[in-house]
Amino acid sequence: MTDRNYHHGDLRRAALTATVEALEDGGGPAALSMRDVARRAGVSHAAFSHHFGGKRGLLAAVAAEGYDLLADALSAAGDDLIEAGVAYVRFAAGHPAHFEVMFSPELYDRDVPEAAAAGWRARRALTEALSASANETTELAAWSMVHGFASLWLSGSIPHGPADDAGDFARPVIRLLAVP
Amino acid sequence: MTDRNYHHGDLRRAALTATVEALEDGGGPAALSMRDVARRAGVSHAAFSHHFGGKRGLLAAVAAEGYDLLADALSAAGDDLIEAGVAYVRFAAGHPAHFEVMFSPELYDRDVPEAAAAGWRARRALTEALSASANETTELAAWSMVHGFASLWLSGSIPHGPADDAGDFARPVIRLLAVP
DNA sequence: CTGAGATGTTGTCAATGGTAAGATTCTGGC
DNA sequence: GCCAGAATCTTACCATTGACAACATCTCAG
Repeated sequence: MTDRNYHHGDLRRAALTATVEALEDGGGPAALSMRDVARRAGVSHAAFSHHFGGKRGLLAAVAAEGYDLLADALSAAGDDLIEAGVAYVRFAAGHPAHFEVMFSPELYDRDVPEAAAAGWRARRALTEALSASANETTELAAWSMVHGFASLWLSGSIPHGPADDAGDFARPVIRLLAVP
Repeated sequence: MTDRNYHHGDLRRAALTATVEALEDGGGPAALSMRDVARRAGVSHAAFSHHFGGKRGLLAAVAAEGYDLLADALSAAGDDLIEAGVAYVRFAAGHPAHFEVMFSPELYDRDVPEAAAAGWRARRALTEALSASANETTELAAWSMVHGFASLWLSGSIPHGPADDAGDFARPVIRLLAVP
């Protein structure tokens, strides 16, 4: 194991995993403690500063990872408008911590190259998935619809059981989008 | 002035105002400091515990106020689906701090009677505004659409200048909703 | 083998949220 | 008018946090 080494070996990955874990069972970014994350990862409280340059840097890395995951999910969904929307909602429901951090710009510096590049990738994947409807307004409408559903779902505003699939709930809703 | 009194007179109101002010120019709920809010309101940091029972209580009061404001805005917009949506977006853009707190359930206890009641009022106003389209799925679609637009607008994902009116930007988008 | 750089740790500091104990003001009954 | 009790606010203290600096350990090119 890597335990015996002074050097962790893959602290960056361990940090991201621990951060997401802490965010998900700890009550959101407001309650996130770097020292708690460090304990989860089994390192000292100051270890992250070196890799991420502070809390904001750590969250920027989480956001970047989230954008990458979202881009992958959208690409995998193909170019069907409905199913891309379903994939968007599923991503949010499956990665609530990433999703929340991604769209909380006050939590990290958006011009961190890593995060900015990943954000671009995701944005491009979204545009391509909606390429059938060339109209920009339509794209914004579709994005608003799925993003809103995802937000409401995550905030508990849409009643649902723990085993319910957000994507299935969202599909009939997304269908109410008037695509030209 | 009220400065000379030991008792503030209307600390509750002053606290809410100061909290919203701090949230809006301070960088979101994660960075909110009760001591900073107390300084803005000109009282000691422990004064709030008495009225709100801690940070969560303070944020619950902000959420309750937000729900009330939203309910008023929706009621004033009448029962036109489009204009109600525009009002929803305008509320979010005009009260970003309230909006963010309202839909961040991890920040406060939702069963605080004050907040729960106000939430109910807002929810009812929303349903009534959409009463023309009795369908529940349609209501959810409309809500998702405007909520998503508002979230994206606030997070800076929709490019806009500081003077741009979110409602006007949203109207053509909301029109793409297929109402029966 | 060696020293320079990368990786982690320990120690310290100011700031924060919570709580307890005390000070001040308000209120209602006489 | 007056005073006891309640409401309101302050001061004092504590554990925890994020940032930073100084130090320890490891890695690797030459």
